[in-house]
Amino acid sequence: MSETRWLSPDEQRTWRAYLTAHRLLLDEIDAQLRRDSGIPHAYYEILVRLSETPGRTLRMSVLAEGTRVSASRLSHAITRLEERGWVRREDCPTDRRGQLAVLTDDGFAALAAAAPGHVEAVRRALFDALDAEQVQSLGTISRILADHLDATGGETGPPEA
Amino acid sequence: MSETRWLSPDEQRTWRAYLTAHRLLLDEIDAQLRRDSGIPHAYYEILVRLSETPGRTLRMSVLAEGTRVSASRLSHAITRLEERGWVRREDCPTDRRGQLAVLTDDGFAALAAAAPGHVEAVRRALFDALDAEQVQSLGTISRILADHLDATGGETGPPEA
DNA sequence: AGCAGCTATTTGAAAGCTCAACAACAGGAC
DNA sequence: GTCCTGTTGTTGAGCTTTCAAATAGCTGCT
Repeated sequence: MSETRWLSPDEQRTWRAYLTAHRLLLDEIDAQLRRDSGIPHAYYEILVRLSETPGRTLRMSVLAEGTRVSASRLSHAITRLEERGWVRREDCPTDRRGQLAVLTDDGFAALAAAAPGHVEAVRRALFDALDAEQVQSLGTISRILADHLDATGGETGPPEA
Repeated sequence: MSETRWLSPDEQRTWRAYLTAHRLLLDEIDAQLRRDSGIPHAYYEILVRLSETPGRTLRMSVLAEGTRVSASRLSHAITRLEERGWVRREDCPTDRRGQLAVLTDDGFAALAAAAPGHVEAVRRALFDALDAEQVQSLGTISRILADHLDATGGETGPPEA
């Protein structure tokens, strides 16, 4: 066990500001979607992915990876979306273990109805507050972090020797 | 109802990268805390706030505002933390509606035990991936967003006329 | 004093998420 | 074929979050 690399006061301020900003931002987005369309943001993202795929169909595993959601969480989510008639499950023709999630017409319509309000909320909450350079920075930093975390995610670090 | 201000392709990429990065980051932090210390990150933040307050005591409403958490959620959380013996409730002496949340010695010890692993996780997941300038940018942007969302949070925008 | 209208906090139910365990299948070695 | 190992997806239990409703106490007005 090595010495803890504590955060400097500056790093700590940054980390806390980050947590605060993100909580406020995502709470706002999620609340708007639930309030106006009855969809949690996590479900909205699933619907979006499906809607953008040719055939509006994706395998569970692909959908899970794309949305960065655990298999379990996705399975539960798809079950709820099926109950609303927005998604339907089909057997995968090439792999009998597989399941396909298919966006229904009702699901597509629900998404289309929710989109304008959601986009407006994102714009107001995020983009309206930042200038072009800051938006650029945020994009760069987000991409670096996403790559970094995709690569190192769940790893324990190099062995001691 | 005015025209939807859709996101440009660039804005959309930024928004999605941001969502991905944020999800990966917080999932990593939350999973580490649960795994190694049995505490969800939300509870960790509550304990930290209390530990930094003189007397290790805060009123529910103040604690809720500081952690940007709803009153209901905080109340449930404090109930769980009480069950573990990490926090205790006391009556507020100046306002009979009020309740104080007090961090116990056990709670402080649990926090002290969890901190090194948590800080290390934050450093590895976030700060190790960014250079000094990017950290600086992230801090600035986060502060702007937090202020913006604190100010505009929940507002509907200017009236039509 | 009495009352109306806030503010502070809690509660219960419904919904989501996480984790661990499980069932079913694929792919390759033998 | 048979066995072993890894993959895919689901399930149930327990815990957390959300939302709406309820309780209780404060504050200013008459």
